[in-house]
Amino acid sequence: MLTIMPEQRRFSDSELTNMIHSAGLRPSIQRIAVFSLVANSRKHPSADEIFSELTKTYPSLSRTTVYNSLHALVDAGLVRGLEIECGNRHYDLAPQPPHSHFICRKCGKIFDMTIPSGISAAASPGFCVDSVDVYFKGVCPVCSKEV
Amino acid sequence: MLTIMPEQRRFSDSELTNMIHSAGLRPSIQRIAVFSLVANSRKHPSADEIFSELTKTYPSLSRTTVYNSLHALVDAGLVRGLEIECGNRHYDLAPQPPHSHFICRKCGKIFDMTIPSGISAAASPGFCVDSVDVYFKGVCPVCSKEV
DNA sequence: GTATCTGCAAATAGTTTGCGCCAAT
DNA sequence: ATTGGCGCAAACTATTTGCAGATAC
Repeated sequence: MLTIMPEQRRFSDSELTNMIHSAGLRPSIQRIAVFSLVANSRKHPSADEIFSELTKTYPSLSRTTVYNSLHALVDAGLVRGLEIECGNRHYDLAPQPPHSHFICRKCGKIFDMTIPSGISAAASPGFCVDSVDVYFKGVCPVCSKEV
Repeated sequence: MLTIMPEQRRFSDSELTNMIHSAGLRPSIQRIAVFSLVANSRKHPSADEIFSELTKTYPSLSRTTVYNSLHALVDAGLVRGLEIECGNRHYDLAPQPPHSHFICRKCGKIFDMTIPSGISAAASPGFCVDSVDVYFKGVCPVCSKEV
């Protein structure tokens, strides 16, 4: 049965800084800000949403830096890209218990959902499985209620 | 256990024509060619691959027409887009038994795989599920053998 | 002091749109 | 005759690259 995932805990800036540092990256203001938004907003933001949100606080932040930071964080294994909506890539905190994603086709919101049992990177003949992504599409509870 | 799907049968041009016609679309040469490539090539081609392949046979074919045809076929429910690789959308025949997809991170080839048991659009509290996409990533048998 | 990071400007890739012409019903 | 489809050119969006100055260690 597919259910919504329990809310994960928030990460303090010093925790995020440590994680970035442990990954061998310099914990710049910009990277911490990008990582914090991805890890704590629960919004699975796109690069553009991250840029829009962070320029409120850091008006000099550039799009290039958002992309640079995201790439660095993805390469470091701290963030991962969701390919649930081509042409509008969303990002999620990587070190998390396995879960699937549900995107509402009305409001576009993405929800963390439990991962259905039975899915595993289980041995397959000759195939070496690195990752599994499960994407559900439909209408969320809020949009279902609306006429 | 994740295994490769048995090869599906090929569709003749007249079958494809009928499917396009039944969907309320005009079965133009271009649409039949695009649909045929998606339905029969088993390659899950991208728009660009379709364009490159078909201009060999139809040198006057335009990119716009490939996009137009794909959109028409998708809207008609005959073709569906795979979002397995953002920025490079691939297309697959839609009227097919449920299956998942495996993309090889070395050669980029996409394989049709069985769908792991346990995945279903099963009732969820308030969520109305329209579709489920399961994407595996890893290394395919051919690339595994290579040094 | 040196390697790394930021951010501007310009380039690129994939896709979409506007529109005139052609083809099918 | 009218509707729908094709394809050129141009626009658009998301992302990447080259590079110079700034920053952290």
